[in-house]
Order: sequence, then C-alpha cells, then structure tokens
Amino acid sequence: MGNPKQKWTAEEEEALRAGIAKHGTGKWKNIQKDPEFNRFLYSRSNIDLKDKWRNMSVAANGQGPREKSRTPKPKTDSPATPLAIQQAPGSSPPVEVDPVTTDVHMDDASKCLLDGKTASKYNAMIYEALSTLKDPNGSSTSEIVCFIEKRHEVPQNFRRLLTSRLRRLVAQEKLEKVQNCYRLRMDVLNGTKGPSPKPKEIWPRPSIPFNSHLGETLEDAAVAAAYKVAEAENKSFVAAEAVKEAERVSKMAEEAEAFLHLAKEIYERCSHGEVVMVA
DNA sequence: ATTAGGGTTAGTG
DNA sequence: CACTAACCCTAAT
Repeated sequence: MGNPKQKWTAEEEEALRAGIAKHGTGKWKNIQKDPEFNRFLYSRSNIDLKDKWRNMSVAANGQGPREKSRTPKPKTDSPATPLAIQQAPGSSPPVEVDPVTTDVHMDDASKCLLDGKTASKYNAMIYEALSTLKDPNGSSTSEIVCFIEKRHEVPQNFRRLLTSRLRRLVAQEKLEKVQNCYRLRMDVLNGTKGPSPKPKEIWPRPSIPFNSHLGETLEDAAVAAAYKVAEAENKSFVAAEAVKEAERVSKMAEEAEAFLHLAKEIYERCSHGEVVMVA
C-alpha cells in the first residue's frame, strides 16, 4: 500500500534517453541492467522503461505538449548490429494496415473473453460508428458510446475501454481528434494509408546529465566516456539528418531559381509583344 | 526471458 | 467527468 504511483523524475527520464541512445530501443533489460543507468533506474523494471518510453513517444506524437515536437517512432534495431544508431529513415512502418477497417461484422455470440481480438472488435465498432455517424467535426465519446450500445452488447466499463481504444487509435494515426471529438482519418478511409506522413526519425534530445566531477574512479571515467560516445553518435545522426534537409532545401532553391529564370524570360518576351505558350 | 501492446487505475484539472 | 501517466497482464518471439 505504500506504493501509490512513482512519478518519473527528470533524472530517470534522462537516464532512459541516454540508455536508449546507447543500447537502442527495445533493449529495455540491457538499459535497466547497465550499471550506470541502473543508478537512476534501479527502481524501474524493463517493462517500466518500455512503458515510459511509450508514453514519451505518444506525448511527442499527438497534439500533446507543444514543446516536445520530436517524433521518436523507434523501430527495434537489428539484433545483428550492436551499434546503437543505425536506423534508416523511412524504413519503419509505424502504422500497420488494419484488417478491420471496413469489417463491421460481429455476432453477439462471438463475445468471448478479452483475448487479443477484442481490440480489433472494438476498432470495428468504432469505425462502424464513425463511418455511420459521418460527422465532419467528429463524434464525441458519448455519441460513440451511445451508437455502439444500441447495436452491440457492451460490458459495463465499456466507456473506459472505449476511451482507451480511441486514444490508442489516435496515437496510431488511424483517427483524428478535434476538441473532444473523434473522426476517421481521410488517408485511412481512402485506403491511401501509404507510407506517407512518416515523421522524421529524430531521437529525443540526447542531452545527458553529465556529472561535472568526472573521473573520480576508473569506472566513472569509463561511464563518462560511454556517455560521450552515445552523445556523439546521436549528434552524428542528427547531423546527418540536417545535411539531408539542407540538401533538400538547396535543391528547392535551385528549382525556384530556375523557375524564376523562366518567368523572367517569359516576361521579357511578352514585353516584346511575343505570344508565349506555357505548357 | 524479454518485448510489445492492450487493458486498468490513480492522480489531476 | 475527461485526460494522462504509471502500472498490470498476456501473447508472441
């Protein structure tokens, strides 16, 4: 009972970030066991780390906090490469195809236990409700609950389940949330759920809580070095991204200039009375 | 043994 | 009451 809820401290969060920078996402146990991160994370389980990272990711994803516009959509790195950072941008499919998008078939009889299929079932109900209600501004939780209750038998705590589901679907970019209302996303509806709005894969700020007094012991020094390496790796990754962006912008500039040139030429000719056809 | 992801609950506004 | 963050459960690997 003396265990209400242990809020994550900033130090723990930083340790987690640093741990991910060093070991990669998905290596929760490694991070947790790492003697140095363990100094901060000893009271957290690998599952706690995973959950926390998920929370941080979601917060950075949706319309959460304005500050954190980072989009760490981490994909497990290949087990063959112990190197920390080696993620190819555009290689992770954060939104997988949902097989129940249009399936609204559900017999009341098929209500068993809350197995893995429950989620899809609820998803289907939600899609059914939203696609029937067709409210351009979205439908509120209550409206959705009402709709579903009329058509299906639902458990007592359904509202809770539903809000949880809705939240998840929003996080998965399958639904849009405006105000307190939810609606289907166009790209999901059209089946154009292409690889599209894949946010850039930038790691969360790798700033690490360095101890100012480095090198007290050999171990400390080693740890400090590890931190440095992790940070450097992160920086190089971010730098690489920046270079790509710069190249893209410069290309755009080139194109714009060419366009301007063309416009000038046309203007020139027009002012000489020529008739210019533009394709 | 661990991880990923769905579900539950305490805490807050 | 709605929402979020921490915590729990379990299938899958």
